[in-house]
Amino acid sequence: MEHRIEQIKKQLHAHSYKLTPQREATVRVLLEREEDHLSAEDVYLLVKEKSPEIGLATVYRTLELLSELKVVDKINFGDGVSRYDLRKEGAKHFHHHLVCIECGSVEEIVNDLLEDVERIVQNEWGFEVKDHRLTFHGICKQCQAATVKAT
Amino acid sequence: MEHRIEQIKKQLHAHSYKLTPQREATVRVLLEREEDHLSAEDVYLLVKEKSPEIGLATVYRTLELLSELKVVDKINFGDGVSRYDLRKEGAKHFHHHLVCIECGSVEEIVNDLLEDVERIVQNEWGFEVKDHRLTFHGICKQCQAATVKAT
DNA sequence: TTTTTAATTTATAATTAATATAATTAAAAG
DNA sequence: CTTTTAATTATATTAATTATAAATTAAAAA
Repeated sequence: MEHRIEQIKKQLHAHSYKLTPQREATVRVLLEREEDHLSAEDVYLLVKEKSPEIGLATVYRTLELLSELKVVDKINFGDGVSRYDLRKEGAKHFHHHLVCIECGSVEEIVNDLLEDVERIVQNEWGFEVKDHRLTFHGICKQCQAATVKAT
Repeated sequence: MEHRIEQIKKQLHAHSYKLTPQREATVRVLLEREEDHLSAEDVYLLVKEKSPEIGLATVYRTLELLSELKVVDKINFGDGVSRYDLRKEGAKHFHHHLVCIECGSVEEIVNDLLEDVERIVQNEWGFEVKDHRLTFHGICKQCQAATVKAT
């Protein structure tokens, strides 16, 4: 944890940004809830528990900044809010998501499944891929089991 | 065009919705601008040109409805607005997008490039895929050419 | 360490996208 | 033709996000 904070601090400094206590508190929340997909509001409430003086706008600005630095990725699952997802350490690409249309759960896929597809896009469309967003909508294992039981 | 309107009319009726003049005007705009990725506001302004009495809320409701019927897909490219993209006739899945981070252009890929990936997700994660969203971010052909020229 | 300075935060206010409400209108069914 | 139901309009409202100006502070320089 401390290691990653130190790392992010360096990234900030490299772009002549400061690591303020507010920013650090925000990053800590993101690290603690790495598996989740928090909205700005969610992050704000969690940061507030430990640093009650922080303002919502600061959290928004910090998340935007971290997004710029590619520390987090901003995603949108179709409800009205942006969510912020920490990149895995050293990951070149954004990871994928499985969104269950029954229960709303979000699972992550860290493996890069798109290497072949990106090659095709590159060669056949002449498009230089820098990053991707891939989300599958469907029914998760748990909900499938529940459906079978119910019948 | 008339054929597709007729088809959408049937779909509406099948769910006991009506094809009102406002809805038809909205669908016509979507058909005319099939290649574009219009926001609700965009659609509203275009519909207004021909049917000035229409209200913004009606356009929103219509788009929501069409989205429910899978006539259009609601997408979000990361700017704050939802965009509405007409499904290709009879397409089972949503098509893919190439978003250029230089010029902002959006290209469409109709081919389904994800068959293999979906099979993997199905088998290895036990997730029943119903639909997907795939967007590549990168540099389009035109911008690549422009960069080479500039150097 | 102290000073300096540019970056940052705070505390609003303002925007913008989207949705809800109540009254009115239009359409379909009997 | 009358009744019933669905849809639209014209607001008003909510919710998410961004902008602004004054006050504060982290970090580089003296």
